[in-house]
Amino acid sequence: MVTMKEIAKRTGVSISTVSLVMNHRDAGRVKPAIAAHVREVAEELGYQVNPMASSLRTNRTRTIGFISEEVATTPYAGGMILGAQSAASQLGYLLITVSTDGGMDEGEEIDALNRYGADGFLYAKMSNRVTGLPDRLKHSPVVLVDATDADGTIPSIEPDEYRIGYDATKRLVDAGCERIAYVGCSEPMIAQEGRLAGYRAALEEAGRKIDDRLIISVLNNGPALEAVSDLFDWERPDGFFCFNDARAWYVYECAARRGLTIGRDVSVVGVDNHRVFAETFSPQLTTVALPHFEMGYWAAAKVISMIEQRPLDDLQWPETTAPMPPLDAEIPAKVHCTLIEKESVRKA
Amino acid sequence: MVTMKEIAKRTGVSISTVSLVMNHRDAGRVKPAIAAHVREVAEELGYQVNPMASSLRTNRTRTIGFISEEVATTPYAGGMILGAQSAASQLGYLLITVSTDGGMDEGEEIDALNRYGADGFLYAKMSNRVTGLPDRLKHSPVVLVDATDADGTIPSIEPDEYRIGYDATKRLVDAGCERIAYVGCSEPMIAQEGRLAGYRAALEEAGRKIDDRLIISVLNNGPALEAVSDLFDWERPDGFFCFNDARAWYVYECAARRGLTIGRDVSVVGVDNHRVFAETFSPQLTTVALPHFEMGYWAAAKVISMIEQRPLDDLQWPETTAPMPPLDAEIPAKVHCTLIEKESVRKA
DNA sequence: TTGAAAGCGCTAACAA
DNA sequence: TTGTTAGCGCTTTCAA
Repeated sequence: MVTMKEIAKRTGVSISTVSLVMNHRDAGRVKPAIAAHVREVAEELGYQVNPMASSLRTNRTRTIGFISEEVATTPYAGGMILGAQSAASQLGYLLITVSTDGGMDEGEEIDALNRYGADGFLYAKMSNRVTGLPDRLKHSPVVLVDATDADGTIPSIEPDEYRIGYDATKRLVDAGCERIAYVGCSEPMIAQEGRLAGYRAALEEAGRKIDDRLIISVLNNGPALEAVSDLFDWERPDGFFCFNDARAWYVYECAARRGLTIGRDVSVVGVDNHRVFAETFSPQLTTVALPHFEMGYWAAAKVISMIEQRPLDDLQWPETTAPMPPLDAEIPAKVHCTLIEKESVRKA
Repeated sequence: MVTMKEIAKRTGVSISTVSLVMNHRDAGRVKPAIAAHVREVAEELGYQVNPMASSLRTNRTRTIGFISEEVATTPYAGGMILGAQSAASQLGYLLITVSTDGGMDEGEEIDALNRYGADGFLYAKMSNRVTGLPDRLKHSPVVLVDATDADGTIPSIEPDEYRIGYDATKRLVDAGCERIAYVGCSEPMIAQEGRLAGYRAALEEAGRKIDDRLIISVLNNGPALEAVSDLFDWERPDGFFCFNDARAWYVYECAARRGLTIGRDVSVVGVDNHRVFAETFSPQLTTVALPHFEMGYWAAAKVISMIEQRPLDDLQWPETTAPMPPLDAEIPAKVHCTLIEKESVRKA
């Protein structure tokens, strides 16, 4: 392992000088020629900082913890993690993800993260749930991801559900659908309300009047199929906006039973909760992607800005990379998420 | 933060003594009464080791890196990560997961992990792919997960595909199906061969003769639906073993178009690659679960045993927990995975 | 059976 | 502009 000592010896300067240079704190404090030489030798030797050693002095590890309860059971988490890791990596941080589903103890996992000195945390609850913050997180910078803070004190990143509903419905309008149904979720969720509002808004904007018989809310089980079946037979919609792919499945099943082809006889837009559905159904199923990557990305950026106590757009993004990579080409829609800024408890 | 110094002061012994006690190296070296007192005070103060500090002396961080390329794009990864994290956590290690899909540079991510001093690595390639090992991993203990080593030198954990095919087919036999079809994957994969062999074995064991017209292999696209459709019409199978849920979808679609009900008119067993499908189709679709959790779990245990240079069953599992938690209750089947032991390169 | 002391790689105050 | 020095919390000889 190459150390600063090694570089100091090779360049004939002191370790402190090397430290200054390696931390880019050399402007006006180290002669440019020397700094250049140090950098050169460091490069040559393949020097890498030892973050454990510096953390001992600075109490900063440049790591952030990502706490999620559904890594294994939903595919939601993947995109978020990827986004968070992407931003963290660009900003020189390491993301440490712990999942607390499947018998893992959340408290213990957070303790572990604290032992390893995580500088801040991302706390994710899938599907924009209202949540409280575990006590052990109270003294660190935290950003909620896809979750709403019950106390109203923690910054959070949430999907713009209204916009999602609006976008999806607008596409059906633009596709020429006359009777557009909404197959929603009958569990109380923030997403349901917002998307329904977006659905209504898009229809009204298009000069349609809202027909409540076209709006149904179902669970993900047997009766759902019946409800969708009735919707088909009684209301004869020609466009469906589905809360998620599980709901889209019922529309598919009903269409298949009636000999109708999706994409020709009826149109379907679903929210792409589970990428696999979209892959399988494609290209008939049009999907609106949830901005998981973006949420993770900006949540990480935000928590780093809190750790470093500087504004979000003052972060040291690498010159080679734009702060936000373009959306994945396969994701057909741009939908939005919102950063909700709040007063946050500072790290002690 | 509570340090050993603090405990030493409170108990009136030296830091070295505290260190011995906290590391359970006090047997016969510290008077039992003193050791007990130290432990008591440590407990009282809520002492936690500072792994960064000890790593500075020991060159061990008690972290292992999990490198996966498909966290975001497949739900496979979640179970593995959970299993690996579970074992790591039980054995006092921290799992650091990095995903290399979505524009992340694998080399850079591995460098980051090395900077943070990962003691060993899990290298995952989904769907049991044959793979080489990145150079930067060559000097650390590594276990491949769901992957086969091209060079034949790295230990790996792989699913028992034969057993999966056998189990799935056996269920259809037991359910009374007479004409059991296999809807496989036409891409060359280790899984395909093994499952097909298991399918044949189960049928032969049941005294059936293999009818090759009941075996089809399809991609996940348009022509697949036609192929399955033809299978339905020409061969009239009453049972389907599907390579994965994407293939099962085609069977569902065909059944729906013919007014047939899965679970009544025809039986389907699919391999549960994407949990969401199983949820949606449930309870009609019977699934055989891939042992992702188990693979992750034992891979982590194995790499830790390599790091600590002791046999797998000599590891310090916590007294409160059995080494291997029971399979998740929702997973209906026990399928097996195999640990393939090989000579491995030791950490320098 | 215990403690003093050195040092892991790095940072930061202070002196020169 | 540079170097000296003192530690961060811990482990590990080596002496006592």
